[in-house]
Amino acid sequence: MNRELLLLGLLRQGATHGYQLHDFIERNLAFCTDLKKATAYALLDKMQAKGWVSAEEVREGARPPKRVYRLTPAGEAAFQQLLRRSLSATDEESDVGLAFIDALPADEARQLLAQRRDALAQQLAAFQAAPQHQGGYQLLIEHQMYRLRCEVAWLDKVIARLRARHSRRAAGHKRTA
Amino acid sequence: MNRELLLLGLLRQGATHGYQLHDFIERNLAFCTDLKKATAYALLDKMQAKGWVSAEEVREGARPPKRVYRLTPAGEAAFQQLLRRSLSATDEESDVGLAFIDALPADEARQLLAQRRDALAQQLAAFQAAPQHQGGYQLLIEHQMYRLRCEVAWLDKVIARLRARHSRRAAGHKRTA
DNA sequence: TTTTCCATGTAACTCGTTACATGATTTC
DNA sequence: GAAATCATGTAACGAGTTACATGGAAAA
Repeated sequence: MNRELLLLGLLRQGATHGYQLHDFIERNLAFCTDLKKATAYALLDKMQAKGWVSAEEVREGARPPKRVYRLTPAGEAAFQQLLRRSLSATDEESDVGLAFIDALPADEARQLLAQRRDALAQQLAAFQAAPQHQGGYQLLIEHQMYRLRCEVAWLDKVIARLRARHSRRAAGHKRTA
Repeated sequence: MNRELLLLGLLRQGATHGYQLHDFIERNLAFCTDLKKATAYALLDKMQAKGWVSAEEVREGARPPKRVYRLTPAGEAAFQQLLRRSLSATDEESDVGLAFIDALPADEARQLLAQRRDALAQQLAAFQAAPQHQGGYQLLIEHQMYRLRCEVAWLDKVIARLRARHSRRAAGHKRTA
């Protein structure tokens, strides 16, 4: 799902072909995901079958022809939905959504991240309510709790930043009104 | 690999059957892994084929018989190897190893975690050296860097704790000597 | 008596990777 | 002339999940 979000998000910034998409991901996003060539091509095929992207055969000179994909309106709709889901989800893998957060109004982005934040805070509370274990198990749990605390703190920072941006914009509107 | 480590680690604390293993994992370790029944049974089969565990058919009363697995010496060796690899690895999934950290001498555990720590610190340094991106991409990168910093800090705490335990033990030895 | 628990397993499927094949073009 | 880059694709495989089948026992 997040791989699809990623491809849609990249295609949203301009039509390209599979090779370039894979190349970009490998060069710039290797730290958060890895998408092999075969997978990328297969995924683009699948997305075309779903009507999310349209393909156009382009040949330059005598080179092997490229299949240039571009987002369809249905693809944009799918992107929006996947993005919202990604931003509010708590699983590690759905971090890619952050790369496209600017595609949403700051206010909505803030709400979605707040959902994520609250879900994580709830997980943390569940741990705190549960009885202690011993030895290594306890260490594992402490690690998880530590991570949850960090994540909540980070989200709070980002949410505050989005709120500030929102109110700055509101102030700007007031001034220009 | 980590699933195997997990099963080996649990079997190390006493022979049991697949159902119980799956049940324990689902009840107590759902926050860090999920291992479906079918997967657990298949994995135990595979591990038996590798000679890591031996199986014994046990029937109590008229109940369906259980296949009770117990660790073999080869299984213990595999456990040790997987554990060391897990503790020094940086990928998210290899957190299970922490649950079995007590199986190693505190001194060695400390070294392995220090390896992990250094690898993460290096990843962080690579980010800091790289040029800034803009918008959402930068947010994604900042998130990753934040996580890396948290993780390094946590490992430093745990490492310090292990060092303290080690020197306490050394002091104890001196006193008793 | 119907549901839940104990206990194991199989078959079909999805997702993704690996390894390979193809072939032209640019770079060393 | 060899190697890397551009560009796409297929076939085989592996790991894991889903959904199902099978039964007896205990609990509601």
